[in-house]
Amino acid sequence: MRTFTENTFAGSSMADVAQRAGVAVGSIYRHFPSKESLGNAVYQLWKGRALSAIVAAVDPMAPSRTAFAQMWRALARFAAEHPDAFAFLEYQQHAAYLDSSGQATADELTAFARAFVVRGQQAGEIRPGPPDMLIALAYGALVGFTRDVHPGAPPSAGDPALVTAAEEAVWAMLRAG
Amino acid sequence: MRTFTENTFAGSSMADVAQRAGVAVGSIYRHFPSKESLGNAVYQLWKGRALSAIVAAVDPMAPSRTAFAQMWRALARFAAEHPDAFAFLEYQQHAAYLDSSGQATADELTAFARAFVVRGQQAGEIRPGPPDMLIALAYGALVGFTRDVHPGAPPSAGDPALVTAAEEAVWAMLRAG
Amino acid sequence: MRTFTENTFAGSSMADVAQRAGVAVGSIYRHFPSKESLGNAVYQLWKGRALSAIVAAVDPMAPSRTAFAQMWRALARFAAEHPDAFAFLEYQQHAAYLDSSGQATADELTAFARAFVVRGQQAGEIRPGPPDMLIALAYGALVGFTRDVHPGAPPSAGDPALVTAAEEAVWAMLRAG
Amino acid sequence: MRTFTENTFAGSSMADVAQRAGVAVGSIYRHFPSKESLGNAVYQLWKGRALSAIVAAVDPMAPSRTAFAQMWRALARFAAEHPDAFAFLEYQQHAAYLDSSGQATADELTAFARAFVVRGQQAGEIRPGPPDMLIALAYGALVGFTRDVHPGAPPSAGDPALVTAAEEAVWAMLRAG
DNA sequence: AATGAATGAGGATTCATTCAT
DNA sequence: CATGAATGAATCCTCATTCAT
Repeated sequence: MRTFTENTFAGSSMADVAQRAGVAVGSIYRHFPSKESLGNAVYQLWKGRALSAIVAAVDPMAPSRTAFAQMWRALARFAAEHPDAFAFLEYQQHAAYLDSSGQATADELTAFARAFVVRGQQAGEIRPGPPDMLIALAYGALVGFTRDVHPGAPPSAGDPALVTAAEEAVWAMLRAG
Repeated sequence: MRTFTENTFAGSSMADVAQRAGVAVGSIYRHFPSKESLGNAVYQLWKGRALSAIVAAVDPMAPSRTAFAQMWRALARFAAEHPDAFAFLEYQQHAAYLDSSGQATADELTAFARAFVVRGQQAGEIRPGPPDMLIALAYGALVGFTRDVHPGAPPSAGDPALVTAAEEAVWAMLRAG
Repeated sequence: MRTFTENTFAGSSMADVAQRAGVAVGSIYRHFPSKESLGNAVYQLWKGRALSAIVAAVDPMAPSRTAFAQMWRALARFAAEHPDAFAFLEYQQHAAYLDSSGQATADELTAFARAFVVRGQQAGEIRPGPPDMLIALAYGALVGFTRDVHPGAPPSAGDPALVTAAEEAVWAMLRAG
Repeated sequence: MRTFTENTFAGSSMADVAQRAGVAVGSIYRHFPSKESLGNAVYQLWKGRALSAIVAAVDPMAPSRTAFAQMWRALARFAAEHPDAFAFLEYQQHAAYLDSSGQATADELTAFARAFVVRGQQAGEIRPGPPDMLIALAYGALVGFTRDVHPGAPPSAGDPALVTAAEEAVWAMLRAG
C-alpha cells in the first residue's frame, strides 16, 4: 500500500512492493494472480477498514448532529492514524485496476452515508437536495481537510481542535435551515 | 492531458500521447526533454488556465458572498467545460514529476484564495479559523462535487441548479455566524 | 566481447550481445547495470587475462633478452589464441565507457613492462631513453604485427616462424649498443 | 572528423557533426548521401593528406637510412600537427563504413611503404623478411609512439629529441645486419 | 511454499534521414 | 541551396510474470 501511495499504482513495481513487504517477488504471485488483483486487494482491505471504522463509531439511531460528529471524527481519526492508506484511497485514481468487488466495497460506504443523509433529511435536520451531492461535498471537504498538509508534516486531521473546527464548519454546510 | 487523465501519468505511454496528439513520438522530444517535463508543462498549462478563469471572474472588491459565488461558478464552469483537465489536476498525484515551477502555479491559486478568505474574515463575513483549512474544506467540496459523477455521465458541475445548490451549501460552511 | 570487436562498443546493440550470449536482454541487466558497465567488465576481464598471460610467462630474474622473448611470445600467443579479444583491447577506443577500475588494469600492464625496461636499462642490456617511449614502440609494433591481417585470414601472430622473426626485429630495436 | 575521433563513428550523431561544422543537419545530406559516405569522405581526406605528406617528404632515390628518416619525420610531424586526425585514422576501426574507395587510399600508403622496404632489402640495407611484416612493425611502432600520450598532453610526436630517439630505435629494428 | 534469476514485451529516448519552408 | 522540425525505426532499459531450484 505504501508503494502505491508514494508512486501511484502504475508507477509502482512489483519488485518494490516485494522488497518493502520483505518477501520475494515470486511469493506475491502465490497469493495474487496479477498486479491488478493485488491492487484490488489492497484497495478493498483499506476501504473496508475505513468502512468498519465508521460503522463501529456511528450510532444510527442518534440525531443527525451527533451521528455526523461521530462519522467525521471516525474518519478524521482513520486519516490521522493511517495517512498513507487514506492518501492511497482518496488522492488517487483506481479505475485502471479496480474490479467490481473492489467497487462494491466503495459503494457500501456511500450507501451507509446516503442512508444517514436521507434519514436526516426526513427528520428535517439535514438540508434538502440530492443526497449524493451532499455526500460528495462533505466527503470532498474531508479529503481536502486531510490533504491540506505538506507531505511529511503532521496531518491536520490529527489536531483535535482543528478536527472540531472543521467538523462544525462542515455541519453548517449540511444542516437544514 | 487526456491520456494522463485516463491512465495516470505513470500509466501513460509517450506513444499514446503522441498518437492522440497526431504527431510522432520523436516530435514530442523536440519540445520537451522528457516525459516529466511534458507532465509539468501540461500541469502548468491547465492549472494556469484554471487560475485565469477565477481571476477573470472574481471582483476582489465585492462582498464575500458575491465574490464566493463568482469563484464557485467560475470553477464549476471550468470543471464542466474541461472535465478531463479538472480531473487531471485534482484527482491525481503529481509529486512524481512536478517541479518547482509547476508547484508555483498551484501556489498562486492558493494565495488568491487565501487573500479572499482573509479579507472576508476581517470583514466579519467569513467564519474565523485557519484560512488554509477553510480553503481546503471548500476546495475539497468542489472537487468532491465534480467527482460525484460516474465516468461518461454528464458532470453534475454542468447542471446550473445543482451548481447553485452546492454553492449555497458551501457558502453556509464558510459564512460567519 | 565479440560483438564489441566487430561493431565497436557504440555500434553494438545490447540485443546483439544478448543473442550471441544466448540469453535474454533483461538477463544482462541482472548482472550489469548498464551497457557501459558491461563494456568495463569485458575490458577488465580480457586485459586482466592478457596481463596474467605475461606475468605467468616471464621470469623477472632472467636476462632482458630472455625475458623479452618470453613476453613477446606470451603476447603473440595470446593474440593468436584470442584474436578478437586482442582486437577489442588494442584496435579500439575505450575512453567513452572505461572507468577508473578498468583503467587500473591497463596501468598494471604498463607498470610491469616499465619495470622490465628499467631493469634492462640498468643492466646495460636495453637502449637508453624514456622507458614509456620504448614500451610504446615495442607494444605498438606488436599491435601492428597482429593487425597486419585481413579479417578472416590466419593471424600472422599464429605463425611461429613469423613470430620469431618479428621478435628478433623488435629486440634489435630495444637492445643497447 | 573531430566528432568521430572523440566519440567513435558509431558513437557520433549527425546532429553533433552538423553543430561542430556550423551547418544544419540537412545541409550535410546535400553533400553526402549518408552517414557512412561522410565517414568515408573524412577517412579518405585525411588518409590522403597523410599519404601526400609522406610522398612530398621522401626522396625515393635516397639510401634507405635517409628515406626512412624522411618518412618517419614526415609522419611524426603529421601526427603532431593533426593529432585528432591521426587518432581518427589509426586508433579506430573503420570496417563498419569504409568502402572500396576508402580502402584504396589506405592501400596506396601501404604500397608506397612496401616499395621502400623492398628496394631497401634489395640494396641489402633493410633486414630480410616479409615486407608487410616489417611495415606492420614499424608503422605499429609509430602509432604506439604517438599514442603514448595522455589525452590533452602535448604529443610526444612533437618533441624533436624524442622523435629522433624513436626514429633511431625503429631504424635499428629495420636495418640489415 | 518461498525464492529470485530469467524472460521478452513494452516503455522512454535517440538519431539517421526527409522535406516543407 | 540552407535550414531545422518532423518522422519512426532502433536503442537502452524496465518490469510483470514464470519457473527451476
